[in-house]
Amino acid sequence: MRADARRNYERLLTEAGAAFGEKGTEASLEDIAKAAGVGVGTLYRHFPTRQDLILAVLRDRFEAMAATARDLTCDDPGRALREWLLAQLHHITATRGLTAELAVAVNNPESPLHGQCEALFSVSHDLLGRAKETGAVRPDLTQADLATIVHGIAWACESDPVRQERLLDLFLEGVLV
Amino acid sequence: MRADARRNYERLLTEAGAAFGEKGTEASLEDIAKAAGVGVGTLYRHFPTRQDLILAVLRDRFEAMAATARDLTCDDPGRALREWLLAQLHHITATRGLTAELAVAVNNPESPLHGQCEALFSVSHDLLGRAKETGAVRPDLTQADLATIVHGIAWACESDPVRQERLLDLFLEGVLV
DNA sequence: AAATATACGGAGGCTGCCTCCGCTTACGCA
DNA sequence: TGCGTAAGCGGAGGCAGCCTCCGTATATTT
Repeated sequence: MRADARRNYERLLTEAGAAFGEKGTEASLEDIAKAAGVGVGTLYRHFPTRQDLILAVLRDRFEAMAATARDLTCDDPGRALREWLLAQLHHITATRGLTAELAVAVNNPESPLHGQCEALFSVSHDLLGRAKETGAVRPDLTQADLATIVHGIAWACESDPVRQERLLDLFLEGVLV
Repeated sequence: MRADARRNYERLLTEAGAAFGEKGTEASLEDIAKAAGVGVGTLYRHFPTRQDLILAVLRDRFEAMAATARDLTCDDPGRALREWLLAQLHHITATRGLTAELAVAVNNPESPLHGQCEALFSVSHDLLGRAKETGAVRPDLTQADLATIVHGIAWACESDPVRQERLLDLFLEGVLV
């Protein structure tokens, strides 16, 4: 890849991330191109469809999430699981405007991003397995349950991390007495 | 209102409901007008903005929801609450494509639809109050918690009622052992 | 320095949004 | 029954964003 091409690619990715965060996935691609200082043609060559651009932005974010997962150093499996779910909530919120796309990727094996999810799934799987072994969580709980509820909560109070945490805890502890 | 105007209004509402259900809130308004057998001008006169049309469709759905609420006849307050939440899930799912709008209405007091929500809130409030009195649910639970989590779940598995029910039950019973 | 492969960018065709205004029609009144 | 008019109708047209296409510019190679 030529140097100028790489430079434009990076700038487009940065601007797209900002634009999607501000205006959601419907942000004008022409504006993104303009912000990156290139013509629309260049944008479309690098990212033939809006979807491609969204996916490229998300790919970046997955890295960060996976890094967080590796850094989890909590001994108590129950707590570790909670920490991990909370970290996911923060990441999803930081990816504002792309929550819906993320949820699709997580729930739909057809998604081109599903592969990226696998890495995160295996983290969840491990944490969940350990938590089950120690009897910290109910044995019928699945990793898919967790992924879905986390996205649901992130989406339902996108801009309010305090409520997110509260709902997560309600989910973990239960509502019925 | 003239008879023809009323007729067109109704048809537009019907077609809009169908279109939004199929294609989401981004459905083409020109197509909706065509489907209703009127020109776009007529559509825009009745519903000056897309938002107005969406809100009008939702208003209809709220009726149905309120009716369901009135029909709840379960003695055990804990069960009654669960039934009500489940009924809400079904209604929200039936309003496919408008879930996001609904969530906004519920969470944002500024929304023109917020008034419609009040009726439902009072039902929730009553059921929740009774459940708390009998000690069926934790006392710090709020009606807003319920509204938000129900929308989150409905959104996160929009097309899978079975998973919705499962997640609701996980939420009610809790995950930690 | 020349050759060439690669990338750039914006004009242009298309679709959908929304407005505006001349045409049509339902309805009340004689 | 027939007429006048307020109310309603509908689509042409201007605008914005999407995406394609291809002539021009430039990085890289020899």
